[in-house]
Amino acid sequence: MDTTLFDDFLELVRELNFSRAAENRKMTQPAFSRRIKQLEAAIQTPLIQRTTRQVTLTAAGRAFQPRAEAIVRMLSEARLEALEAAGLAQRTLNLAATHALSYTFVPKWLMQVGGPSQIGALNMVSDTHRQGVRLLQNGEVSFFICHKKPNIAEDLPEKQFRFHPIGSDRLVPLCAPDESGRPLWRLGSAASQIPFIAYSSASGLHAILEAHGIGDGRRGIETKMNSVLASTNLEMAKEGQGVAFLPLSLAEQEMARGTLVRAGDPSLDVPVQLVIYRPRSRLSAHCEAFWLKVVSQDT
Amino acid sequence: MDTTLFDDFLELVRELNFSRAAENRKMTQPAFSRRIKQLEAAIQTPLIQRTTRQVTLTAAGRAFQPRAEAIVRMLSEARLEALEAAGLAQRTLNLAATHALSYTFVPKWLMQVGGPSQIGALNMVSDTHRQGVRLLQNGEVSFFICHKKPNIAEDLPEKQFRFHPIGSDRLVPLCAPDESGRPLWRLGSAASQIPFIAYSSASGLHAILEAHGIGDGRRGIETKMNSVLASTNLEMAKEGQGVAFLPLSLAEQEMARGTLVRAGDPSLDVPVQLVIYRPRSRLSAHCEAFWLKVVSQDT
DNA sequence: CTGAATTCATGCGCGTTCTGCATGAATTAT
DNA sequence: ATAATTCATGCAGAACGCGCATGAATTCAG
Repeated sequence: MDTTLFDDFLELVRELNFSRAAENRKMTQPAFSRRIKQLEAAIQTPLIQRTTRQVTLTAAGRAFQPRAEAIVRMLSEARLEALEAAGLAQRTLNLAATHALSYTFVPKWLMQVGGPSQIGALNMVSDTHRQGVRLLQNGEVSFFICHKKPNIAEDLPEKQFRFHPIGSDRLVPLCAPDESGRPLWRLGSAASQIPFIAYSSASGLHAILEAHGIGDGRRGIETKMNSVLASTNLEMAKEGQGVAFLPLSLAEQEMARGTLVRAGDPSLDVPVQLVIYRPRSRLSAHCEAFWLKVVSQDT
Repeated sequence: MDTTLFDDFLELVRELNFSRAAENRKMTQPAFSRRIKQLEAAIQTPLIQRTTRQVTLTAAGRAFQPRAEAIVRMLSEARLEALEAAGLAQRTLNLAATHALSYTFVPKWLMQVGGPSQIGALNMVSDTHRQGVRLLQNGEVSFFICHKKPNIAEDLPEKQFRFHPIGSDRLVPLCAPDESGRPLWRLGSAASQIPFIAYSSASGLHAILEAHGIGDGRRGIETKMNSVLASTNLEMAKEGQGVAFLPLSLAEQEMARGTLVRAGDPSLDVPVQLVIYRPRSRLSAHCEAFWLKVVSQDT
């Protein structure tokens, strides 16, 4: 049985669509279809319910999914472990961070934890929240730094991953000022439609704002555009396109400069945690050393 | 990458010999050799030190081994989990026991734990200690029942497996009686060579006796034959071939009948625990229910 | 010191398996 | 009713892996 069958399966679980999954796995759809069949043959039970228009997991598939994720991660870790032992020890720390944090917060924070000299080579990948989750699950990175709203449903199963708070942030409604320095719009004012600059759904901030009741459907608010990149939204807001909820960490310079001003009073702010995730399973010595530094840090 | 490459690797680790490992894996040696190379290519570092006459693990190989074991077990568990969820739930309890225990002790004990009606179908495989360890490691069985001498080095890593005591036994030196009912030989008597019926090295009892100082090299004792099967040794002893250390659980009927008698006083007995091993990782609901019964049992 | 034996690696031919392309079947949307 | 989407199947070419035969290196015996 080919180990990449697990990757195929997990991709299919994400997409619930053979054609798209096949494309993501860089295969033709027939080949992909047969590979899923092959996996099912190996497991000796169907994992997928195929009804032409609706692809769903069977009970067996649902049971199998978390195991498959664990196996994929374990495969990756086993390889890294061996490489490290071989001395080819890429002393590289692989970590993912969401776009919003990788620009400003993460670099600063890494210096606090201990300069790069102590960390060794750093391989940081900046991507969406969704991708970061995936990278961590696949074992392609050892850590993932992102925003987290307390008590929101987790994307990462508690049983396999743990997190540690490393800071806090606020999502602040901001927009460009008019000539007199006052906000172009003001949330809560019963005025006309307010153009809203949102996050697209792959973004973690999207989920957080949704959970906070600040989503598309809100009255008096019209989503004007959305982007995965908080910094793109920041630029749009600066140009007077509308109101955006932006992380304070990202926007505080602009606020100080006066190029962005509050479009609502602080009671509307959304407090969020900044956290770092890791797998519960044992990582390489190098990564564990880093984690020790992280948790001994007082934030 | 083929998952059976892990099985190949682990077999090679056990044998440290390509030819024998290839045979065990039912392949020709060249094919096996290439498969190990393929694995090393996938991991991207050599795992094996080949010096024609001496096969050893590299540092990477040593680091890789426990991971490989975990992966193999997890693969097996993932499949069983899916099957159970599919309702094909072979409500079968897969357990291994050493030959010595599977005849007499295990059946009795299972009835104590709760009759087969409560356990469901039972699939017990009786084999050597070494094989039992392997079956458990590979996830082919969920439990393994064997003898255990307290404080002896474990074959099963504490980190991945736990055990629970389920009884105790003694290894008693026994032989056939002469016409007057007295033992043909007597350990400790400074008489001539005593023929000894030993266990071959695949047996767990072999290791226990070795650890107790009752091995080949002992003065006044000449190993006459050895077998993996305690019951074979029992038969040999009954036929007057020599002295054997036999589990009380196996031999007590013969002792009561007088067909076997002590060849040494009780101070020579070797006390052993009877234990059941299980993986620390979560098993199927069915197996966990069984485990609960096991640990709640007072022995 | 020499020849036999053991053990792992390599070359070659063959069969199996997998992929991509083209196409079919089933369902949904317009 | 027709078009579009989506998964399954038939077929041909390519790639991969196995067994067999053989080679190279080391060990052991006399």
